[in-house]
Amino acid sequence: MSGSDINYDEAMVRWEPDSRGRLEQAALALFGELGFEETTVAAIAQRAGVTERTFFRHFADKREVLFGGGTALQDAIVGGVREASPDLPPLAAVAEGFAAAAELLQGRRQFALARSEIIAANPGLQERELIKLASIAAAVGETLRARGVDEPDASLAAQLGVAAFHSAFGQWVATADAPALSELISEAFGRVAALTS
Amino acid sequence: MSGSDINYDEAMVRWEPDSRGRLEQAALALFGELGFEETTVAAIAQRAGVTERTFFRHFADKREVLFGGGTALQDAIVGGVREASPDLPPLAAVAEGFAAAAELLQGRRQFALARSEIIAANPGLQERELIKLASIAAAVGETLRARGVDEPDASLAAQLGVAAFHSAFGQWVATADAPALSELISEAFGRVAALTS
DNA sequence: GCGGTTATGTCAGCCGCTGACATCACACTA
DNA sequence: TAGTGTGATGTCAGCGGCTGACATAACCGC
Repeated sequence: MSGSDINYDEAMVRWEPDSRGRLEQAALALFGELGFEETTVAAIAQRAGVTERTFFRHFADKREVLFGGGTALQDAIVGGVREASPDLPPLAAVAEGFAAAAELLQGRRQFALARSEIIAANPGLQERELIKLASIAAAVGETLRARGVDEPDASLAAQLGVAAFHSAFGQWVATADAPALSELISEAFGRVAALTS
Repeated sequence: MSGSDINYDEAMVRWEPDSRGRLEQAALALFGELGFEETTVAAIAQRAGVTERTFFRHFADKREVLFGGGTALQDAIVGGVREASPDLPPLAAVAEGFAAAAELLQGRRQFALARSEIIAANPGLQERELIKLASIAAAVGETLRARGVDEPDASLAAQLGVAAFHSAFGQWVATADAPALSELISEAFGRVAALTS
């Protein structure tokens, strides 16, 4: 139908589309320029061309704008653990889960680096990062329990996995010519095993 | 000397002593009665007989009133690790550190329980708890490095220790007739070892 | 006594965050 | 074509956490 070629002149639409995306962009830019603390939500909103109130409709709080895609990683890890071969011992299943997640991050080292620098510069953001890791550990523990692992072994294995992952991830973003993340992860699990022998 | 029996009438002193202690008490009580979110700093200050401003002179933020004694625990752990026999492998040294800390908590299970219930009921407080654990892990890692343990093993061993401690602590507060904390801790370290075999 | 120190009070104000209500393009239906 | 939602946004008032700046007065050492 010819109805689809209506001229959507700017004057016709009430608001620019994708205000959420614009808010994310504006926030990232301002955090980089001024720092997290020094950036007010009002300033983010203004740069995005919306109201402060609209910011809080899209993000639960100021920090959340940096942690929007956090669930995808957790889902990947949990999925990997769930689908690990049922006869694997707990920690091996956990290792498989994190290996699965590694592929999801592999191409995005540059982005991960920028983000982790902003986070490293602000204690409040580190808290949020830790919450995310704790949430991953809880979800992995839950998944292990569903595989028949009893407490407290399920939670402990999950925490060991998170520790290994965190260590590997830290190395990965810190070194420019780092090996593949999955390789670093499997190495970290190896080191955990070696530490307890 | 007779100078010590001066009558310190209330009217003589400008302020009641130990305002920090009164603030802690008032906060604990109000958090228990109303919950953390519903308790305002103004209310805490009023019950303690001081100004809101004074609260923030003693505690960096509202949550900190629950985490005041956190450094003592960390110091005990770090001290225990530092003074462990130098020829012990990393994880064994860490285990000794946490065993040292156990004694510090042993008599305070009731208090620890009340505190952990308040924390469990509020996400913001859980963040702070995680920060505390992360800070302990960082300090333990540092201590291991001073003992000659290289990265990333130092950080990994520290994280493993924190995971074991956290697991043991959780069991300890959760069960009324729990064994001694030190016993649970050594058991948790044993489970960590078993998981990696 | 005297001056510095220390703990507190007082006040103004920013900023994160929320609830309540108004607005108006758009989509859907009769 | 008119009427009727619906959903994303704006507007406004306000609370509560938190801070800086300055004043006050007991205490401590000299």
